[in-house]
Amino acid sequence: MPPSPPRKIKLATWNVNSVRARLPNVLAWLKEARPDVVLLQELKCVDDAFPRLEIEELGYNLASHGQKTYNGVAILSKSPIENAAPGLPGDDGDAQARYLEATVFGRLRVASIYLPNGNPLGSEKFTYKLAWINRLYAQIKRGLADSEMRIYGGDYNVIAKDDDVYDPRVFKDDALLQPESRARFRALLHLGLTDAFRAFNTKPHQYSYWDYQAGAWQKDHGLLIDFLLASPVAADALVNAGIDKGPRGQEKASDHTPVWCELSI
DNA sequence: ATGCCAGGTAACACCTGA
Repeated sequence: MPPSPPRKIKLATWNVNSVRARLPNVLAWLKEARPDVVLLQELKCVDDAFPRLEIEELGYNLASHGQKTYNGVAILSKSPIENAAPGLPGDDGDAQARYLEATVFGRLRVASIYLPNGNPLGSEKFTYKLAWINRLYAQIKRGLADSEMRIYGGDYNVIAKDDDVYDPRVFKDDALLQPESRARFRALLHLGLTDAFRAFNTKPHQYSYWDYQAGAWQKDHGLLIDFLLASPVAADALVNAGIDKGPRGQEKASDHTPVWCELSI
């Protein structure tokens, strides 16, 4: 079969903080922004409880890797979804649903990632975070070996640079800003990944998350912690990227807002 | 030093989040 002609697709990542609580917001944004592929995080429900009919009605196929109460990741696509694979190798005994990858549009391999928060410092949660990034590193390294077009998108829970937070001093003792977290995030990039948003937007202090508390949204006290990381072939296909702040200003908003990119694949 | 706000669960308090 001859290869199909190139087409432009829009891909986004969005931590929705409960897909059931956020369903009206998600449906409204899908209708307005019309992304072709969406990586969701923090579903906070099992697969059987995912509101799939409402999303399928908008023309999306769905693959989900859910969990009761916490975590949970999904991939929506206007194309068929092939070879969905939940979990990271080395997940043995780890019940936390934080990783799902699949092929969309017959030629783009995408992963929806919900990296552990890791707070507080000194706890098992921080150790788990670092170990989890190490497993992600191994997975990406294997993936990049075959020159496929790949996007690793999601909530990375790392403040990579001081310019990616309204005041780095506030996060001095936070797991998101620790040198160990940052070094591991940089190591992912050093495998050869391109930050899609930063390929088109170099201005400092652009955010994807604003806390619900203390008027953070109104004061623009945000963090940039959601990323679309592109393999070399996918980076070559990028035509644009941005952050859609609209959903964060809506009623009953998630504390994260979508980060998107367009690719000519 | 702590809570602020929000969601889920289970029970009307507590855990998690970042």
